[in-house]
Amino acid sequence: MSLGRPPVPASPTLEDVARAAGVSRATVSRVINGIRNVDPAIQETVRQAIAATGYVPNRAARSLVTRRTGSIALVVSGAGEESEENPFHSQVFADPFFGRVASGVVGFLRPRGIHPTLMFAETDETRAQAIAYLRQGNADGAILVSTEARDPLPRLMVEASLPAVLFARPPEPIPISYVDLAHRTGAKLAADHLIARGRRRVATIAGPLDVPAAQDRLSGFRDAMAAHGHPYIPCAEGDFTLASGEAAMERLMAEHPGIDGVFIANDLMAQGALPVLRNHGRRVPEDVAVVGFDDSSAATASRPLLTTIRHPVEDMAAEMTRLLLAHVDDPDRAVTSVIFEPSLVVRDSA
Amino acid sequence: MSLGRPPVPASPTLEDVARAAGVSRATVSRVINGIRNVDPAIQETVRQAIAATGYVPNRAARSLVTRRTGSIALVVSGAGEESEENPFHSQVFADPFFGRVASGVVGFLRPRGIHPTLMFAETDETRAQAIAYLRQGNADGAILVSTEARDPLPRLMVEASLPAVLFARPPEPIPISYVDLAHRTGAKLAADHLIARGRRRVATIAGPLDVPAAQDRLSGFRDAMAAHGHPYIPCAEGDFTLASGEAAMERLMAEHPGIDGVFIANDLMAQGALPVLRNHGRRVPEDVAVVGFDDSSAATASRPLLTTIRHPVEDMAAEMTRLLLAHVDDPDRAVTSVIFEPSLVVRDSA
DNA sequence: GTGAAAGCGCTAACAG
DNA sequence: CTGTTAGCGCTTTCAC
Repeated sequence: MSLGRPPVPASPTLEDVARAAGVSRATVSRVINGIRNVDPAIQETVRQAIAATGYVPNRAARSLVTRRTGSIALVVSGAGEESEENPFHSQVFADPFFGRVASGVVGFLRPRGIHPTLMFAETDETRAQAIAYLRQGNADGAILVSTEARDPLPRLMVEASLPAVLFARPPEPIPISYVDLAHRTGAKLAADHLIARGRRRVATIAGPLDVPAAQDRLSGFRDAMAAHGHPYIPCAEGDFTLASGEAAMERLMAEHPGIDGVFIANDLMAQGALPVLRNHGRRVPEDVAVVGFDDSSAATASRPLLTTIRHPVEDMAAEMTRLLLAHVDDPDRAVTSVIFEPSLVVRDSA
Repeated sequence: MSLGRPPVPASPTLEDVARAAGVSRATVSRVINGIRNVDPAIQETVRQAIAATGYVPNRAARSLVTRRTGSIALVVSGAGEESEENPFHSQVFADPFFGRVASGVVGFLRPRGIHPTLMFAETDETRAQAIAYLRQGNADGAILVSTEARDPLPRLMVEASLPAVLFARPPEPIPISYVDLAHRTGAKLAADHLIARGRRRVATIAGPLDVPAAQDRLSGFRDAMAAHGHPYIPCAEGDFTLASGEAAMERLMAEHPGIDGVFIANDLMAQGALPVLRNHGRRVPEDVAVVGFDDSSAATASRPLLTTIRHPVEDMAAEMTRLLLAHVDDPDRAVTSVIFEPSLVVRDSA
């Protein structure tokens, strides 16, 4: 970090306000921090002095004594390789999921006057950097969103005893709070809907099967279909990207041209799959009914509009943030998990 | 006997390292900050002591004395209304543009060990909050990305003499550094390509015409087509969203069914327009050639793949970041603008 | 209910 | 080349 001169002219300090108000620094501090036991009249004087001087508290000074930064990190982390020409972070935002998480976090944080620090950690090196960053006191804790199941960062956070909350249950149990969706319930909703629409030759496009959520959506769907008397459900695996949905649907068309319904494990893959059905002369929903998952922006960007399973990502992200703040507030707080319920959103594709 | 929480090992300070290394705090500080004039042998001793103690510098303390935070804000700002149920930030990431900016900023910042703070400012209140946040010393400066032309934040930043860099030239000149694209050049590239493909009945879908970039793309396209002997170019206006591209293409089809080429001012609108052409029985590119703009993820998510004008957003965002750091380093640095050149990317749609 | 004073951990003169 | 010293601006006992 290069050191230069201060970027802005010195701003007023507590001392200046105290002088203007004719009180001590301590009193001004009390007023600012909303501590009782300050005479209302003096409070008013102080407030005016603050307004008159244009005082804003210096966060570094405050943080130095309170040992709290009042800010948190939003860490998007993976477990793969990162290449120079195709850095991890460039792809992350292609999936609407991360935008929704960011939105939920910001929505919760902003009314509280706090703003998240955005970090990406994909390699051992960047993970170490992220941990060091938190240990330096740049943020009080982290919201963790993994792109892959085997992400080592959650465990590292726990080992460093840094407050953190996860999106989605980790594949192996570790003592960390998380929020998740009842994926199996969502998959059942999709199955029930396809059956209700009279579909009997149904297939599915699954997400990457090392991801618990993808497993749950697949097994939940198969179990529900089995309960409806359809024990065999053809499946093509994708990786949650649009292109993989396209490819998976091509395979399904080649191997099972007679299908009349598909459950696709996320909307982005469904968005890729719809044009493929069209190219094969299938009308949606008349010939093939399609149910997606997530109710992301891809669902309304698709034509026809996607019938899908709502995944309240923004609400879940807000809840994560609430949990994190609680953990920061009380480091001894017991870890908890909060499971959200999905719902069916009927549009045009099924 | 009270059962407190398990003893949290207070993290080591400079003092601890100094003691372990048998030197003074100042020397350790010098080693950490890479200041010359330290005996190599002592440097080595200090490094070992740092490793042994697991020392990490406390940023608040450093920031308090240097008056620098070593971090910057990435502010996405608009000028419209914000409603409870449909907050600004939830829509922002639906456009691949912001993800690309974030990616470029992070790509530049991360090797330098710094992470951006993410902020959204859409209302007067949130703008004031953003300014206050910077004035508090939470960040040394800001990367500003506006969603609308009349965004008041750039001027506020200048008035508060906070270092800032803009994406795109402001509609009215203010003394602030920015990066931008030669939009007219890009539009000309599109026009030349459509002409080279033999198209003679060409229309365009423009972006919102209060945005300078949208104006430039439209006027640049019209001027280039005029130079090719086509002075009249029908135009439908959109607002850079997928849905608006869809609607604009419907209007074009209704009013000018005979067109054989379209220039669409961004890829997202083009992605919306392509299915409309199909629904009207037009093959792309055989019947109607389509050229988009931006070369965003929407270009490769479209079918057929979009021929488009490359907008090097990530590089531009990296350059913004470089400029911002330079301004932070030297507050007296003269404002500059950097204009990037677009290029034609030929794929399947034209 | 209010003020005085002691640092939080670090950097930056200034001596030596 | 290295150590000493003086704060940065704030919160927080502890007296009054």
